[in-house]
Amino acid sequence: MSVPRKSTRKAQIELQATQLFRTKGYAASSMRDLAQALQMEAASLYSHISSKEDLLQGIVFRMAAAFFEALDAAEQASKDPVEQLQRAIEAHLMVITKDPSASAVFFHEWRHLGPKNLEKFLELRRNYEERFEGYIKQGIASGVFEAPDTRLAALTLLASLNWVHQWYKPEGKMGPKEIAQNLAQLTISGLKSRT
Amino acid sequence: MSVPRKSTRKAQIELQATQLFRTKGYAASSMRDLAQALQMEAASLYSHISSKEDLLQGIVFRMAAAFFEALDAAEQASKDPVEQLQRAIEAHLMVITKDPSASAVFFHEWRHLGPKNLEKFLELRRNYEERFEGYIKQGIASGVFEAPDTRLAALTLLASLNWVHQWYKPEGKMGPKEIAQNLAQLTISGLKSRT
DNA sequence: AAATCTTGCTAACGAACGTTAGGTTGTATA
DNA sequence: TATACAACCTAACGTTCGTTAGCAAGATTT
Repeated sequence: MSVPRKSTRKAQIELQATQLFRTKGYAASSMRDLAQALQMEAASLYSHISSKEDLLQGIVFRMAAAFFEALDAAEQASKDPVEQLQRAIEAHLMVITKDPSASAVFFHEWRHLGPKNLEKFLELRRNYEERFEGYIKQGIASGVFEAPDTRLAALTLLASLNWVHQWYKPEGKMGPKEIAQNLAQLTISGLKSRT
Repeated sequence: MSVPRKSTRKAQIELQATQLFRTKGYAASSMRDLAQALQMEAASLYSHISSKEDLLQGIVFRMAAAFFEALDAAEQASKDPVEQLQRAIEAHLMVITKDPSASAVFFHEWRHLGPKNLEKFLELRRNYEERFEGYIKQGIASGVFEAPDTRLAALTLLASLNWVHQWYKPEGKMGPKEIAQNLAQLTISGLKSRT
């Protein structure tokens, strides 16, 4: 009657892989490097994973799912466009600050995905960006925002947020909530209608 | 009486390398790939360059110099902090839009520099960031800006600007000047004092 | 005409790469 | 107690990597 429990070893490997890919980059990280960090032989890794790209794919799409889940949850029950955007920014930053290493891999190493996974990733990203663009468009429609180019505005906003993983330290003086508040303030001000 | 003219072949190689490093990343680009793009053999490259990292280093530090030169030129003769920052943003974006490929390599591949060059790069980057932080501090001192954390504000601003190379197309509908204007507007608004 | 420089070639080096095959050991299940 | 499985090993595979050695042909300079 035992439910087939997921091996915890694979999770450990993915964790180390995340750290390694973050610091050295995917292409410059060898399976032997990864094995050494786990104090095992490179060949032994293949008892738990099927390939190097499999590791990358796991990290990337787990993060993608986290971003979408957070955004979905933030989208509930709010009609004010400013608040909507504020919540979206907060949700996005919560995902990043919860796992800065995986975020770094997500933002920087996706291009090493194979053609099929790459296409999937790009579509997800486009959708995600369009969600943010949608909030801005709503704000413009209701007169509270203004922007000459909504796509430019959305991409610029996300660029600001996606930079956070580079300097955020869990033990730093600024906590996730505080960062979210500051960045929401900084980015939303640029959109506010000046009338 | 001939001035020792610089070989033009090396410049061609660097150009192709820039393009290749941009699309595949430095670590995933082989010298044989590069040679093929230039229709020659990999070994022949070494008549013009001394190593793969030499190529990367050339691209990175040429861009670094370009950024500093542009910023120096933009810093002349302006006492208004808002205008100062506006000019700095414009200068920064001019460098990026002038060579988006080299910018992409500059922003993404610097970590593959050797220890010595890496250290040099990091110091330059810190200086550059502090210049921007300085403009913001000046603005705060004269009461026109406000920001809870000037470093956060500076890094966020630069993150917005440094994203441009990802989507900018020289033949696109928005020209460099227009982009600079839009982004300056978006980013500076977030800093403006609300009193 | 001789010497030099530029630009490229072929061949090959040792090292590192991702991955597979096949085996061993200890632990949990039947 | 027998069986299955998870976890890891050694050895090795075929490939690709950055780079060096040595040479050749054309252009330029002396």
